[in-house]
Amino acid sequence: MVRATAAGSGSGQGSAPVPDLPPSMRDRVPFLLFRASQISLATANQMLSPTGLSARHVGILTMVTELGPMTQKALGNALGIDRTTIVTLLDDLERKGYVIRQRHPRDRRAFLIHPTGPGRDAKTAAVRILDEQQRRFLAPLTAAERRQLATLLKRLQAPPVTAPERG
Amino acid sequence: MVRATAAGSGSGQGSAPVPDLPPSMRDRVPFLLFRASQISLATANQMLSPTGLSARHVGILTMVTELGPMTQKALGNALGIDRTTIVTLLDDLERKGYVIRQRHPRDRRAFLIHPTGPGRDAKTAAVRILDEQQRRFLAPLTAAERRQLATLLKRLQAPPVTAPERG
DNA sequence: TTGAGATTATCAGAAAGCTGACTATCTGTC
DNA sequence: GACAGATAGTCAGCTTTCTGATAATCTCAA
Repeated sequence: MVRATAAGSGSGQGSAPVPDLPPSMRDRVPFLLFRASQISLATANQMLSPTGLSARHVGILTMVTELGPMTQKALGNALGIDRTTIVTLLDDLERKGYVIRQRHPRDRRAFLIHPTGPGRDAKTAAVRILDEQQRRFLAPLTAAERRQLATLLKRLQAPPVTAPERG
Repeated sequence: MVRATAAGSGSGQGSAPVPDLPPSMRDRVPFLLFRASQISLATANQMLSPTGLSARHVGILTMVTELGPMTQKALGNALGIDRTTIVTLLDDLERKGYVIRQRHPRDRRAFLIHPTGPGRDAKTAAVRILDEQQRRFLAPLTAAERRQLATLLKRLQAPPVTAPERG
């Protein structure tokens, strides 16, 4: 959890001067992405803390309520979460009564994760919080700029053209 | 009834599984940021692994070589790294002979972190790798779009003036 | 049908990161 | 100068996340 200490305003004042970054870092997109994501995730989890859920829990609930029951592996792939971490997160959600593990009818190795009624309610409440978080986080941008940013980020998600697999 | 498992497994050999997300998540900027940062950081650390350094190590080396010696606290603030994690990272760098902890002449609680000759060399080599990583990562975007993305991300780094701290 | 190899979920142990306490030092007030 | 409170760095212990191994099951070729 990152303290969202404001960066930037450096010079003068006896307060805590946050040192500027060297120009070579200030324009490095991977670094800017990391910092933005770090701040955003920290505030999201902080705002979610009254619900007892993390952003990852909400991601899982959103997937299974909006796309229907799916396996743990599918959840992990979609959300970029390690397979063993999925186990822990689902243990949490099952303990709270928000999801149910049910054997996959066609593959008895796997479980299908089903949302429950309370799970859907919790998801709705949590998404409202995340909507507010997103609104605050994107406050410095105009509506057009937000759409622009989303578009650019989506373009980056696309699978790398330089496939490491066979070409 | 929709077969949700169609997302992950479905067709052909298990090549790159790009599972689809529900629309409500596909347009959520904090989530897109998280995924982009996650992918970028993972590839950066992977590409750096032959050097024995992580992206955070390189961040520290870049700071002290380009901005001059600074304290551990300043490094942590600038890079968004916890103070105790800074200790560990500097232990690594010192063990490799890349930096030296030297008492601050005006504040004997603090250390000034100085880069060494080998440290500067290692930084130069690592930055070349990170440049290549950035190039690959941004490949889907045009030059103009990259500048646009960097600008938007920089705007997000400066949080709105709703500072909870007292001035 | 059978057997080899792949896949799904799980667990134990390792690794990474954070919280809180602690020492040494600084700053400001008397 | 002396004392109270704040600050820089460190360490122990906890939490979170990943690595590697395992059991159960599936797939596919012979």
